[in-house]
Amino acid sequence: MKIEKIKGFRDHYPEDMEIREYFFKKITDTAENFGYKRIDFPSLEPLDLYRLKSGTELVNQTFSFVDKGGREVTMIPEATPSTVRLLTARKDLPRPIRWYSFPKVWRYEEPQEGRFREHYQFNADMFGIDSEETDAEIVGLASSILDYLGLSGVYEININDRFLMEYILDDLGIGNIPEAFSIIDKYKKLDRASFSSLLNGIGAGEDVVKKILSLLSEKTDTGGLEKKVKKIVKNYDEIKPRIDRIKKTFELIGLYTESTINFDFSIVRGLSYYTGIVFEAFDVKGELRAILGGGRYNGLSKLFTDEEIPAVGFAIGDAVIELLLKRQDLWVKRNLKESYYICNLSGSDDEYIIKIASRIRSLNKIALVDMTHRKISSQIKSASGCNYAIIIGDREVEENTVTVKNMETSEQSTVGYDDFLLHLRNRTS
RNA sequence: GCCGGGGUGGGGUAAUGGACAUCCUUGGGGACUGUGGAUCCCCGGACCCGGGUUCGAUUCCCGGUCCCGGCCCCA
Repeated sequence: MKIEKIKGFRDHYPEDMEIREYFFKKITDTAENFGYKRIDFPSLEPLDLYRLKSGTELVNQTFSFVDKGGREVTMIPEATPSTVRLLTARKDLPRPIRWYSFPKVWRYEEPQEGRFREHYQFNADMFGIDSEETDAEIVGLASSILDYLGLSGVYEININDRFLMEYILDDLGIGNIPEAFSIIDKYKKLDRASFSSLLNGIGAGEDVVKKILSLLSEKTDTGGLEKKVKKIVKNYDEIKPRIDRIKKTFELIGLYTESTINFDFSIVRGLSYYTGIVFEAFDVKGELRAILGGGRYNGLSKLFTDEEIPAVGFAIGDAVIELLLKRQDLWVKRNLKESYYICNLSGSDDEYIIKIASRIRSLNKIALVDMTHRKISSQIKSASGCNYAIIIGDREVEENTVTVKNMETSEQSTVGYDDFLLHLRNRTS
Protein backbone atom coordinates (compact mmCIF):
# COMPACT_ATOMS: atom_id res chain seq x y z
CA MET A 1 0.00 0.00 0.00
CA LYS A 2 1.29 3.36 -0.99
CA ILE A 3 0.96 5.99 1.70
CA GLU A 4 1.06 9.52 0.43
CA LYS A 5 2.44 12.47 2.25
CA ILE A 6 -0.07 14.69 4.02
CA LYS A 7 -1.02 17.73 2.00
CA GLY A 8 1.12 20.78 2.54
CA PHE A 9 3.89 18.95 4.40
CA ARG A 10 7.43 18.54 3.15
CA ASP A 11 10.10 15.85 3.21
CA HIS A 12 13.74 16.79 3.31
CA TYR A 13 16.46 14.49 2.01
CA PRO A 14 20.11 14.86 2.96
CA GLU A 15 20.96 17.00 -0.07
CA ASP A 16 18.33 19.51 1.03
CA MET A 17 19.12 19.24 4.70
CA GLU A 18 22.78 20.08 4.23
CA ILE A 19 21.89 23.38 2.62
CA ARG A 20 18.98 24.00 4.95
CA GLU A 21 21.09 23.51 8.04
CA TYR A 22 23.81 25.74 6.69
CA PHE A 23 21.35 28.62 6.45
CA PHE A 24 19.51 27.79 9.67
CA LYS A 25 22.81 27.97 11.45
CA LYS A 26 23.57 31.35 9.91
CA ILE A 27 20.30 32.59 11.34
CA THR A 28 20.83 31.22 14.84
CA ASP A 29 24.49 32.29 14.87
CA THR A 30 23.44 35.85 14.16
CA ALA A 31 20.90 35.79 16.98
CA GLU A 32 23.46 34.34 19.37
CA ASN A 33 25.99 36.96 18.37
CA PHE A 34 23.42 39.53 19.46
CA GLY A 35 23.22 37.74 22.82
CA TYR A 36 19.89 36.04 22.24
CA LYS A 37 19.40 32.72 24.02
CA ARG A 38 17.49 29.82 22.57
CA ILE A 39 14.30 28.56 24.15
CA ASP A 40 11.94 25.80 23.15
CA PHE A 41 8.39 24.83 24.03
CA PRO A 42 5.77 22.20 23.18
CA SER A 43 4.38 21.78 19.71
CA LEU A 44 0.97 21.29 21.26
CA GLU A 45 -0.72 24.03 23.26
CA PRO A 46 -4.25 24.50 24.63
CA LEU A 47 -6.51 25.92 21.97
CA ASP A 48 -7.52 28.65 24.41
CA LEU A 49 -4.08 30.18 24.12
CA TYR A 50 -5.02 31.31 20.62
CA ARG A 51 -8.70 31.90 21.29
CA LEU A 52 -7.86 34.48 23.94
CA LYS A 53 -5.46 36.24 21.72
CA SER A 54 -7.04 36.56 18.35
CA GLY A 55 -10.64 35.45 18.41
CA THR A 56 -12.33 32.63 16.54
CA GLU A 57 -11.09 33.42 13.04
CA LEU A 58 -7.71 31.98 13.73
CA VAL A 59 -9.04 28.79 15.25
CA ASN A 60 -10.34 27.66 11.86
CA GLN A 61 -6.86 27.91 10.45
CA THR A 62 -5.15 25.68 12.99
CA PHE A 63 -4.55 21.97 13.29
CA SER A 64 -6.72 21.50 16.37
CA PHE A 65 -8.27 18.42 17.93
CA VAL A 66 -9.64 17.02 21.14
CA ASP A 67 -7.17 14.71 22.85
CA LYS A 68 -8.03 11.50 24.71
CA GLY A 69 -8.45 13.47 27.90
CA GLY A 70 -11.05 15.69 26.28
CA ARG A 71 -8.74 18.70 26.07
CA GLU A 72 -8.91 21.01 23.08
CA VAL A 73 -5.36 21.27 21.80
CA THR A 74 -3.64 22.89 18.84
CA MET A 75 -0.47 22.34 16.90
CA ILE A 76 1.14 25.70 17.55
CA PRO A 77 0.42 28.14 14.71
CA GLU A 78 2.99 30.64 15.94
CA ALA A 79 5.60 30.96 18.66
CA THR A 80 4.77 34.24 20.32
CA PRO A 81 2.07 33.13 22.79
CA SER A 82 4.21 30.21 23.97
CA THR A 83 7.21 32.49 24.30
CA VAL A 84 5.23 34.91 26.41
CA ARG A 85 3.92 32.04 28.52
CA LEU A 86 7.50 31.00 29.29
CA LEU A 87 8.40 34.59 30.01
CA THR A 88 5.62 35.26 32.48
CA ALA A 89 6.22 32.00 34.31
CA ARG A 90 9.59 33.28 35.44
CA LYS A 91 9.79 36.37 37.60
CA ASP A 92 13.50 36.12 38.31
CA LEU A 93 14.95 36.83 34.88
CA PRO A 94 17.09 39.96 34.61
CA ARG A 95 15.80 42.32 31.98
CA PRO A 96 15.99 42.93 29.18
CA ILE A 97 15.42 39.35 28.16
CA ARG A 98 16.63 38.34 24.71
CA TRP A 99 15.28 35.04 23.45
CA TYR A 100 15.02 33.20 20.18
CA SER A 101 13.37 29.98 19.09
CA PHE A 102 13.17 27.96 15.91
CA PRO A 103 10.10 25.74 16.14
CA LYS A 104 7.97 24.11 13.51
CA VAL A 105 4.58 25.77 13.32
CA TRP A 106 1.39 24.63 11.60
CA ARG A 107 -1.48 26.30 9.86
CA TYR A 108 -4.41 24.70 8.11
CA GLU A 109 -4.51 26.63 4.86
CA GLU A 110 -4.22 25.89 1.19
CA PRO A 111 -0.58 25.53 0.22
CA GLN A 112 0.76 27.97 -2.35
CA GLU A 113 4.03 29.56 -3.29
CA GLY A 114 6.07 30.16 -0.16
CA ARG A 115 3.44 28.71 2.12
CA PHE A 116 3.04 25.24 3.53
CA ARG A 117 0.94 23.71 6.26
CA GLU A 118 4.05 23.00 8.26
CA HIS A 119 7.10 25.19 8.29
CA TYR A 120 10.00 26.27 10.40
CA GLN A 121 9.74 29.69 11.92
CA PHE A 122 12.61 31.51 13.52
CA ASN A 123 11.53 33.92 16.25
CA ALA A 124 13.48 36.54 18.16
CA ASP A 125 12.05 38.69 20.92
CA MET A 126 13.25 41.19 23.46
CA PHE A 127 11.30 41.82 26.64
CA GLY A 128 11.44 44.40 29.36
CA ILE A 129 12.19 47.71 27.65
CA ASP A 130 10.00 49.88 25.45
CA SER A 131 12.31 52.20 23.59
CA GLU A 132 13.71 53.31 20.25
CA GLU A 133 16.86 51.39 21.03
CA THR A 134 15.11 48.07 21.53
CA ASP A 135 12.86 48.56 18.51
CA ALA A 136 15.93 49.33 16.45
CA GLU A 137 17.86 46.35 17.75
CA ILE A 138 15.08 43.99 16.75
CA VAL A 139 14.84 45.45 13.26
CA GLY A 140 18.64 45.52 13.19
CA LEU A 141 18.80 41.85 14.10
CA ALA A 142 16.28 41.02 11.40
CA SER A 143 18.25 42.86 8.75
CA SER A 144 21.56 41.49 10.01
CA ILE A 145 20.21 37.99 9.58
CA LEU A 146 19.17 38.71 6.01
CA ASP A 147 22.50 40.40 5.32
CA TYR A 148 24.41 37.46 6.78
CA LEU A 149 22.41 35.07 4.64
CA GLY A 150 23.75 36.95 1.62
CA LEU A 151 20.60 38.90 0.83
CA SER A 152 21.96 42.44 1.17
CA GLY A 153 20.40 44.62 -1.48
CA VAL A 154 17.80 41.98 -2.25
CA TYR A 155 15.33 43.07 0.40
CA GLU A 156 13.93 46.20 1.94
CA ILE A 157 12.21 46.74 5.24
CA ASN A 158 8.93 48.59 5.49
CA ILE A 159 7.93 49.99 8.84
CA ASN A 160 4.78 51.42 10.31
CA ASP A 161 3.73 52.35 13.82
CA ARG A 162 0.45 51.12 15.19
CA PHE A 163 0.37 53.74 17.90
CA LEU A 164 0.75 56.54 15.36
CA MET A 165 -1.73 54.87 13.05
CA GLU A 166 -4.37 54.59 15.73
CA TYR A 167 -3.85 58.20 16.72
CA ILE A 168 -4.33 59.36 13.13
CA LEU A 169 -7.39 57.20 12.50
CA ASP A 170 -8.92 58.39 15.73
CA ASP A 171 -8.05 61.96 14.85
CA LEU A 172 -9.82 61.49 11.54
CA GLY A 173 -12.91 60.38 13.41
CA ILE A 174 -12.79 56.68 12.51
CA GLY A 175 -14.72 54.81 15.18
CA ASN A 176 -13.99 51.21 14.28
CA ILE A 177 -10.22 51.15 14.21
CA PRO A 178 -9.72 47.35 14.03
CA GLU A 179 -11.97 47.28 10.98
CA ALA A 180 -10.06 50.20 9.48
CA PHE A 181 -6.82 48.25 9.95
CA SER A 182 -8.33 45.28 8.25
CA ILE A 183 -9.28 47.43 5.26
CA ILE A 184 -5.89 49.15 5.13
CA ASP A 185 -4.29 45.73 5.16
CA LYS A 186 -6.03 45.07 1.84
CA TYR A 187 -4.88 48.37 0.31
CA LYS A 188 -2.42 46.81 -2.10
CA LYS A 189 -4.86 44.18 -3.31
CA LEU A 190 -7.80 46.44 -4.05
CA ASP A 191 -8.35 49.11 -6.66
CA ARG A 192 -8.91 52.65 -5.42
CA ALA A 193 -12.66 52.59 -5.90
CA SER A 194 -13.39 49.45 -3.89
CA PHE A 195 -10.88 50.50 -1.26
CA SER A 196 -12.63 53.84 -0.87
CA SER A 197 -16.05 52.29 -0.69
CA LEU A 198 -14.93 49.93 2.05
CA LEU A 199 -13.75 52.93 4.03
CA ASN A 200 -17.03 54.70 3.33
CA GLY A 201 -18.66 51.63 4.76
CA ILE A 202 -17.18 52.30 8.19
CA GLY A 203 -18.23 55.92 8.15
CA ALA A 204 -15.29 57.64 6.52
CA GLY A 205 -16.31 60.60 4.40
CA GLU A 206 -14.68 61.49 1.10
CA ASP A 207 -12.19 63.93 2.61
CA VAL A 208 -11.14 61.35 5.22
CA VAL A 209 -10.69 58.72 2.54
CA LYS A 210 -8.59 61.16 0.57
CA LYS A 211 -6.41 61.78 3.61
CA ILE A 212 -5.95 58.10 4.24
CA LEU A 213 -5.06 57.54 0.60
CA SER A 214 -2.47 60.29 0.82
CA LEU A 215 -0.84 58.46 3.71
CA LEU A 216 -0.85 55.10 1.97
CA SER A 217 0.02 56.34 -1.49
CA GLU A 218 3.73 55.73 -1.29
CA LYS A 219 6.50 54.60 0.96
CA THR A 220 8.55 57.41 2.40
CA ASP A 221 11.49 58.32 4.61
CA THR A 222 11.04 59.94 8.01
CA GLY A 223 11.09 63.44 6.56
CA GLY A 224 8.21 62.56 4.30
CA LEU A 225 6.45 60.91 7.20
CA GLU A 226 6.59 64.12 9.18
CA LYS A 227 5.18 66.13 6.28
CA LYS A 228 2.37 63.69 5.62
CA VAL A 229 1.28 63.61 9.23
CA LYS A 230 1.50 67.39 9.65
CA LYS A 231 -0.89 67.82 6.73
CA ILE A 232 -3.47 65.49 8.18
CA VAL A 233 -3.73 65.72 11.94
CA LYS A 234 -5.42 68.59 13.73
CA ASN A 235 -2.79 69.13 16.41
CA TYR A 236 0.64 67.99 15.24
CA ASP A 237 2.38 68.87 18.50
CA GLU A 238 0.28 66.27 20.28
CA ILE A 239 1.70 63.43 18.19
CA LYS A 240 5.12 64.97 17.57
CA PRO A 241 6.83 62.95 20.35
CA ARG A 242 5.80 59.76 18.59
CA ILE A 243 7.12 61.03 15.27
CA ASP A 244 10.36 61.93 17.00
CA ARG A 245 10.62 58.44 18.40
CA ILE A 246 10.12 56.94 14.95
CA LYS A 247 12.75 59.25 13.48
CA LYS A 248 15.19 58.23 16.20
CA THR A 249 14.39 54.56 15.61
CA PHE A 250 15.12 54.92 11.90
CA GLU A 251 18.43 56.61 12.67
CA LEU A 252 19.42 53.76 14.94
CA ILE A 253 18.38 51.08 12.45
CA GLY A 254 20.65 52.75 9.92
CA LEU A 255 23.55 51.88 12.19
CA TYR A 256 22.81 48.17 11.78
CA THR A 257 22.33 47.89 8.04
CA GLU A 258 22.82 49.60 4.71
CA SER A 259 19.52 48.24 3.49
CA THR A 260 16.60 50.37 2.44
CA ILE A 261 14.24 51.18 5.29
CA ASN A 262 10.92 52.79 4.40
CA PHE A 263 8.04 54.13 6.37
CA ASP A 264 4.95 52.53 4.92
CA PHE A 265 1.49 53.22 6.31
CA SER A 266 0.07 50.18 4.54
CA ILE A 267 2.03 47.77 6.75
CA VAL A 268 -0.54 46.82 9.33
CA ARG A 269 -0.03 43.14 10.09
CA GLY A 270 -3.01 40.98 10.84
CA LEU A 271 -2.45 40.48 14.51
CA SER A 272 -4.41 42.69 16.82
CA TYR A 273 -1.85 42.58 19.60
CA TYR A 274 0.67 44.99 18.11
CA THR A 275 0.98 48.27 19.98
CA GLY A 276 3.92 50.12 18.44
CA ILE A 277 6.34 49.58 15.62
CA VAL A 278 5.34 46.98 13.02
CA PHE A 279 7.56 45.94 10.14
CA GLU A 280 7.92 43.52 7.27
CA ALA A 281 10.76 42.73 4.90
CA PHE A 282 10.10 42.21 1.20
CA ASP A 283 12.20 41.30 -1.78
CA VAL A 284 12.87 44.50 -3.71
CA LYS A 285 11.38 43.05 -6.87
CA GLY A 286 8.10 42.56 -5.03
CA GLU A 287 7.68 39.05 -6.36
CA LEU A 288 7.24 37.23 -3.09
CA ARG A 289 5.17 37.53 0.02
CA ALA A 290 6.77 39.02 3.13
CA ILE A 291 10.12 37.51 4.08
CA LEU A 292 9.71 38.30 7.75
CA GLY A 293 7.48 40.34 9.96
CA GLY A 294 7.24 41.60 13.49
CA GLY A 295 6.54 44.42 15.83
CA ARG A 296 5.98 45.60 19.35
CA TYR A 297 3.30 43.87 21.42
CA ASN A 298 3.44 45.26 24.91
CA GLY A 299 0.06 44.02 26.01
CA LEU A 300 0.35 40.33 25.35
CA SER A 301 1.81 39.45 28.76
CA LYS A 302 -1.53 40.45 30.24
CA LEU A 303 -2.84 37.12 29.00
CA PHE A 304 -0.88 35.39 31.71
CA THR A 305 -0.10 37.94 34.39
CA ASP A 306 -1.17 41.34 35.66
CA GLU A 307 2.08 42.92 34.67
CA GLU A 308 2.44 44.50 31.25
CA ILE A 309 5.85 43.49 29.97
CA PRO A 310 7.22 45.46 27.03
CA ALA A 311 7.88 43.14 24.11
CA VAL A 312 9.17 43.45 20.59
CA GLY A 313 10.03 40.68 18.19
CA PHE A 314 9.76 39.20 14.74
CA ALA A 315 9.48 35.90 12.92
CA ILE A 316 11.02 34.47 9.75
CA GLY A 317 9.48 31.51 7.99
CA ASP A 318 11.81 29.16 6.17
CA ALA A 319 9.73 28.91 2.98
CA VAL A 320 10.04 32.40 1.54
CA ILE A 321 13.68 32.63 2.60
CA GLU A 322 14.37 29.43 0.70
CA LEU A 323 12.64 30.74 -2.42
CA LEU A 324 14.63 33.95 -2.24
CA LEU A 325 17.95 32.20 -1.68
CA LYS A 326 17.21 29.96 -4.65
CA ARG A 327 16.42 32.95 -6.83
CA GLN A 328 19.74 34.46 -5.81
CA ASP A 329 21.51 31.19 -6.65
CA LEU A 330 22.71 30.98 -3.07
CA TRP A 331 20.95 27.67 -2.40
CA VAL A 332 23.98 25.49 -3.06
CA LYS A 333 25.86 22.93 -1.07
CA ARG A 334 28.95 24.05 0.75
CA ASN A 335 31.57 21.78 2.23
CA LEU A 336 32.06 23.15 5.68
CA LYS A 337 34.17 20.33 7.01
CA GLU A 338 37.04 18.61 5.29
CA SER A 339 36.03 15.09 4.37
CA TYR A 340 37.99 11.91 3.80
CA TYR A 341 36.68 8.81 2.08
CA ILE A 342 38.71 5.79 3.12
CA CYS A 343 38.89 3.23 0.33
CA ASN A 344 39.17 -0.12 1.94
CA LEU A 345 40.78 -2.58 -0.47
CA SER A 346 39.97 -6.16 0.18
CA GLY A 347 42.44 -7.91 2.40
CA SER A 348 43.41 -4.73 4.17
CA ASP A 349 43.42 -4.32 7.88
CA ASP A 350 40.27 -3.07 9.64
CA GLU A 351 42.23 -2.03 12.68
CA TYR A 352 44.51 0.23 10.64
CA ILE A 353 41.59 1.73 8.75
CA ILE A 354 39.48 2.47 11.80
CA LYS A 355 42.50 3.91 13.56
CA ILE A 356 42.99 6.37 10.70
CA ALA A 357 39.30 7.23 10.62
CA SER A 358 39.29 7.90 14.35
CA ARG A 359 42.23 10.25 14.10
CA ILE A 360 40.54 12.21 11.36
CA ARG A 361 37.32 12.43 13.35
CA SER A 362 39.15 13.52 16.47
CA LEU A 363 40.15 16.63 14.53
CA ASN A 364 36.48 17.32 13.76
CA LYS A 365 36.79 16.26 10.15
CA ILE A 366 34.61 13.79 8.33
CA ALA A 367 35.91 10.26 7.84
CA LEU A 368 33.85 7.81 5.85
CA VAL A 369 34.92 4.20 5.66
CA ASP A 370 34.00 2.25 2.54
CA MET A 371 32.18 -0.93 3.45
CA THR A 372 31.23 -2.13 0.00
CA HIS A 373 34.53 -3.88 -0.69
CA ARG A 374 34.04 -3.16 -4.36
CA LYS A 375 36.88 -2.69 -6.79
CA ILE A 376 38.98 0.39 -6.30
CA SER A 377 37.47 2.33 -9.20
CA SER A 378 34.02 2.09 -7.67
CA GLN A 379 35.35 3.10 -4.30
CA ILE A 380 37.06 6.12 -5.78
CA LYS A 381 33.86 7.03 -7.49
CA SER A 382 32.11 6.95 -4.12
CA ALA A 383 34.82 9.26 -2.80
CA SER A 384 34.04 11.93 -5.35
CA GLY A 385 31.85 13.90 -2.96
CA CYS A 386 34.70 14.15 -0.46
CA ASN A 387 37.78 16.36 -0.43
CA TYR A 388 40.18 13.43 -0.18
CA ALA A 389 40.21 9.74 -0.88
CA ILE A 390 42.44 7.68 1.32
CA ILE A 391 43.49 4.39 -0.17
CA ILE A 392 44.40 1.65 2.23
CA GLY A 393 45.42 -1.75 0.91
CA ASP A 394 47.87 -4.42 1.91
CA ARG A 395 50.78 -2.27 0.79
CA GLU A 396 49.86 0.61 3.07
CA VAL A 397 49.18 -1.65 6.01
CA GLU A 398 52.49 -3.45 5.61
CA GLU A 399 54.53 -0.30 5.12
CA ASN A 400 52.55 1.75 7.67
CA THR A 401 51.75 4.35 5.03
CA VAL A 402 48.69 6.18 3.81
CA THR A 403 47.85 6.96 0.18
CA VAL A 404 46.03 10.27 -0.08
CA LYS A 405 44.32 11.42 -3.24
CA ASN A 406 43.08 14.96 -3.52
CA MET A 407 39.75 14.55 -5.27
CA GLU A 408 39.70 18.08 -6.61
CA THR A 409 43.17 18.10 -8.18
CA SER A 410 43.58 14.33 -8.62
CA GLU A 411 47.04 14.66 -7.04
CA GLN A 412 48.03 11.60 -5.12
CA SER A 413 50.85 10.67 -2.82
CA THR A 414 51.76 7.94 -0.42
CA VAL A 415 53.15 9.14 2.87
CA GLY A 416 54.11 7.57 6.17
CA TYR A 417 51.37 7.33 8.77
CA ASP A 418 53.03 9.95 10.99
CA ASP A 419 53.45 12.34 8.07
CA PHE A 420 49.78 11.91 7.31
CA LEU A 421 48.86 12.88 10.86
CA LEU A 422 51.08 15.93 10.48
CA HIS A 423 49.26 16.82 7.28
CA LEU A 424 45.93 16.56 9.10
CA ARG A 425 47.04 18.78 11.95
CA ASN A 426 48.50 21.38 9.62
CA ARG A 427 45.25 21.62 7.74
CA THR A 428 43.42 22.04 11.02
CA SER A 429 45.47 24.90 12.40
C1' G B 1 -13.27 26.18 1.94
C1' C B 2 -13.16 27.77 -3.50
C1' C B 3 -10.86 28.05 -8.70
C1' G B 4 -7.29 26.59 -12.67
C1' G B 5 -3.32 23.27 -14.47
C1' G B 6 -1.01 18.68 -13.60
C1' G B 7 0.33 13.16 -11.80
C1' U B 8 4.35 7.45 -16.62
C1' G B 9 10.73 3.61 -12.93
C1' G B 10 14.38 7.11 -7.35
C1' G B 11 14.87 11.98 -10.66
C1' G B 12 13.78 13.98 -15.73
C1' U B 13 10.96 12.38 -20.02
C1' A B 14 8.43 9.91 -24.94
C1' A B 15 4.43 7.39 -26.97
C1' U B 16 -0.16 4.72 -26.97
C1' G B 17 -8.04 2.30 -26.74
C1' G B 18 -4.74 -3.76 -27.98
C1' A B 19 1.55 -7.30 -28.35
C1' C B 20 7.67 -6.77 -24.17
C1' A B 21 5.60 1.03 -22.53
C1' U B 22 10.60 5.08 -25.07
C1' C B 23 14.95 7.62 -23.97
C1' C B 24 18.32 10.08 -20.45
C1' U B 25 19.89 9.84 -15.54
C1' U B 26 20.41 7.45 -10.77
C1' G B 27 21.27 2.50 -8.41
C1' G B 28 23.62 -2.65 -8.83
C1' G B 29 27.10 -5.80 -11.64
C1' G B 30 30.90 -6.63 -15.33
C1' A B 31 34.87 -5.63 -19.09
C1' C B 32 39.24 -4.14 -15.63
C1' U B 33 43.07 -8.93 -9.79
C1' G B 34 45.52 -0.83 -6.81
C1' U B 35 43.26 4.35 -9.31
C1' G B 36 40.13 3.07 -15.55
C1' G B 37 36.12 9.37 -10.73
C1' A B 38 36.42 7.92 -18.10
C1' U B 39 34.31 4.53 -21.88
C1' C B 40 31.51 0.31 -23.29
C1' C B 41 28.19 -3.81 -21.98
C1' C B 42 24.49 -6.17 -18.80
C1' C B 43 20.73 -5.93 -14.92
C1' G B 44 16.88 -3.76 -11.66
C1' G B 45 12.99 -0.24 -11.49
C1' A B 46 6.89 3.19 -13.58
C1' C B 47 1.42 4.24 -16.16
C1' C B 48 -1.55 8.13 -8.37
C1' C B 49 -6.16 5.48 -6.19
C1' G B 50 -11.29 3.84 -6.89
C1' G B 51 -15.45 3.39 -10.03
C1' G B 52 -17.60 3.70 -15.06
C1' U B 53 -17.64 3.10 -20.63
C1' U B 54 -15.37 -0.90 -23.68
C1' C B 55 -14.15 -7.41 -26.02
C1' G B 56 -9.96 -4.66 -24.03
C1' A B 57 -8.28 1.57 -20.29
C1' U B 58 -1.84 3.94 -18.72
C1' U B 59 -4.88 6.38 -22.64
C1' C B 60 -11.81 8.24 -22.65
C1' C B 61 -15.56 9.75 -18.50
C1' C B 62 -16.68 10.53 -13.11
C1' G B 63 -15.06 10.80 -8.03
C1' G B 64 -11.02 10.96 -4.65
C1' U B 65 -6.02 12.04 -3.49
C1' C B 66 -1.45 14.49 -3.89
C1' C B 67 1.63 18.24 -6.49
C1' C B 68 2.05 23.30 -8.78
C1' G B 69 -0.22 28.03 -8.92
C1' G B 70 -4.23 31.61 -7.70
C1' C B 71 -8.41 33.27 -4.27
C1' C B 72 -9.84 33.55 0.93
C1' C B 73 -6.86 34.16 5.13
C1' C B 74 -2.44 35.31 7.04
C1' A B 75 0.74 33.84 12.76
